[in-house]
Amino acid sequence: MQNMRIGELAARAHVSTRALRYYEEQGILHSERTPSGQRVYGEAAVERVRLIQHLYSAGLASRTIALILPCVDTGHAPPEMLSSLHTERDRISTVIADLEQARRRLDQVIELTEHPDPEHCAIVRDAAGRTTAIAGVAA
Amino acid sequence: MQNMRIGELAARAHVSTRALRYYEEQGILHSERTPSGQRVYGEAAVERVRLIQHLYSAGLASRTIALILPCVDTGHAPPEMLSSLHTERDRISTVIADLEQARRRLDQVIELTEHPDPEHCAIVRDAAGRTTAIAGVAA
DNA sequence: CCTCACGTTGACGTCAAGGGCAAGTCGGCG
DNA sequence: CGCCGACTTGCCCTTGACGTCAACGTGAGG
Repeated sequence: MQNMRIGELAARAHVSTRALRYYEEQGILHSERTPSGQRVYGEAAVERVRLIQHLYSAGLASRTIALILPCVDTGHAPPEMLSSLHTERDRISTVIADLEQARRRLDQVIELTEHPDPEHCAIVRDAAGRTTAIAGVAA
Repeated sequence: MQNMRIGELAARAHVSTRALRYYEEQGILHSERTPSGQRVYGEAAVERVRLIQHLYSAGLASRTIALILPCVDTGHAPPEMLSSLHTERDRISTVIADLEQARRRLDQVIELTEHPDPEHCAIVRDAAGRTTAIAGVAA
């Protein structure tokens, strides 16, 4: 139970076995092998795969993930990598901001559809283009 | 100056002309045409393209965008679309949460690399897997 | 009139993240 | 022993969001 093969890991991490082999091919997920060549994973691999998925959904490419994963493992990075870490961090922050703006747009549509309010309506629609001063309304 | 052709719009919205034609092909960006067939856009198109980019970076497919954009325009949605709006909204929220978690991971690595602190270190690494109670540390 | 940058459509290329199939191997069970 | 499901590698296929190239039209300046 402590060690599992690829099928079980796939089931527990909710990904396909194909994806797991792909991750290994990209160098971001490692496995032990039985003498006959079958992949064997420990418990930690489940959490590992979840982290990989988070980074993927953060828009990081597998090459980038391959770069930073060792740093996450060891808990520190070679100093020359710091700038690229900062770059990725900033990119993620930008994406988050964009997402939050998009979500506010959706919220406005949902709000207006669920509670059609002619008076309120003009105000919100007029403000839709701008970023600031909406948070309070949308929240 | 009030009307622009595709090149100017592309420059002002920081996308390629190819992307703009692609958006039109997907039915998410419309244009007037001159008698000779050239695309003509008004000022609003710049903001429009930015919104499209936000929705793309939110992971929405162009078909989905094509569905919800009219709602954003009119300010309301046909009721039968509400559930899919909520679905997309929730998906965006999930992506944001994943992104924030990924950013916290990066922050930890950056923090540890810039200020190697053996005592602090074990605490942070131990907390890396969990979502809650980290925000205060990361912020 | 000529030029030349900008525009048009259409078709094909690319790249990432897998999906799917083929052909063979492994391993546990009756 | 034979069986069968899970596993292996290798290979090509798919999807989405464009890039790129070809072949041609447009329109303002000199």
